[in-house]
Amino acid sequence: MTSTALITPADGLLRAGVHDELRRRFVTGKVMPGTLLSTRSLAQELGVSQMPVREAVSRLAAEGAVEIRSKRRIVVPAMTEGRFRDLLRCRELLEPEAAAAAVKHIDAARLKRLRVVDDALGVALKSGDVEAYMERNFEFHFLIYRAQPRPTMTQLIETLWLQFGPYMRVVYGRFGTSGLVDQHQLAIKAISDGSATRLKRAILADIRDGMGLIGKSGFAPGA
Amino acid sequence: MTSTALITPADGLLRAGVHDELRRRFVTGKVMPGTLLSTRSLAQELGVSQMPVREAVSRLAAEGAVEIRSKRRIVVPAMTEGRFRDLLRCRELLEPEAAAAAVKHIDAARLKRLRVVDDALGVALKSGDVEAYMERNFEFHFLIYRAQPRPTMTQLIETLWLQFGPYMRVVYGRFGTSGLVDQHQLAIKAISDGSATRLKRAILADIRDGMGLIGKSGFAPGA
DNA sequence: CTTGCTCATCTGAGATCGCAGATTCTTGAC
DNA sequence: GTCAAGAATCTGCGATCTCAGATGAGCAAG
Repeated sequence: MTSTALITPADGLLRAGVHDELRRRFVTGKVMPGTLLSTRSLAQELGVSQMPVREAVSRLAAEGAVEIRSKRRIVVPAMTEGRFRDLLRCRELLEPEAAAAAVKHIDAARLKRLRVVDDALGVALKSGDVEAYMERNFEFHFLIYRAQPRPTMTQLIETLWLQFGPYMRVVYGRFGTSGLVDQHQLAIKAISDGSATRLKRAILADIRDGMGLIGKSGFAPGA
Repeated sequence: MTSTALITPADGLLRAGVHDELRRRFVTGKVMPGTLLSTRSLAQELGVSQMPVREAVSRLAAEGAVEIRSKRRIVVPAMTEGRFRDLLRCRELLEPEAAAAAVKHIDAARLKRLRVVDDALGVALKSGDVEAYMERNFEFHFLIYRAQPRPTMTQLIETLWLQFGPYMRVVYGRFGTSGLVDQHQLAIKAISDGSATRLKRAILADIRDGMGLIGKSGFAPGA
């Protein structure tokens, strides 16, 4: 937001920090389909030069989060029904599996964090704070997925969320979050019981539930 | 190989051409784990400046195909047993599904191309030409996966092959291709019959078959 | 008022430059 | 002969510069 924002030079790689920041904006719905991005203004906004932004945006393009149309145009693509189904199918395949694989690696500390996040998520749901809801929801899911020691599947899933985020924001913005049900209680229960099978079911239900109201919202035709 | 090699400026994007070329080298086993890459020498070899190479390599790093260790070191990571299982599980999840979804979109022309590729693959198998085998195998699988109109799942799968390629080359180099069986006939049969179920089984069998001999080869411990 | 064309401007892509850090080779001491 | 310290070199990363091309505003013709 502020022009003097520091990009996290956490590991010394500026471009990684830029990509993290942009990814955060995408999965939490801070950008919406149709948004135009510019490396120059992004660079200025983040307080870095064009170069790290370029590499980060280039990676986002590779991940399908943005589209580079001709020259002069970096745009967050609109969701189509086909792409939506494609992404959804991938989520349904990967996320339950990742969650199941993670169960045995979730210790008490992480489980406690899950409860905390889920509480905050419930608050955001009631107050109708879309961005907070999306942020917590992301946090919740990836607290689970990232518990498994192998990062490959988690990275694939992140790619999917990166593409869903902007569209989800539109949907939530249109319908509000009041219609959403917090499906995470079942997941937490399954984790605390150590039941991979029930966690799979819970995650799958959560995905389908969150996606359920989307079908009716229609899809952006153009742009 | 030649110093005057032209990178395909197919769509005008140099970096895309570089990434395509590097990806080709990875999935066909032209690079092996432990290989050191250098943006400068790559740039010179491909006849472009460092810049497109940097972006392509950066993307490869994001895809897990290379690791950037500290500075001065871009290395093709060694395969570990954990990563292997992680990748394999992803392949088993995604590829049969992608193939099943592709069945109805494979027309006669593509089926014919599949047969041609499979013939060439058989020749490479008999002659023990590892690189040709890997090239044809890649071509065969992605002729199927790319037939489905939705590219997301295919892109995820490409990421996986990108990481497997270098290691597979080591394995084939150690064991030769003589132990391999051409499992693709079943797949072709299933496709020509329009049976998604049997194609799924065939692809899954193909994955597990190709991976079967790998467990015994052990994994590189270091670097 | 509408429509089509031209030009100024903005943007992304590639090339080049400079810096910091790591690797490696050399050299000198023991 | 061995080993370690230092210097030279190589490398990736970030900044800056330039160019081609696309966009959109402005203007003129109908």
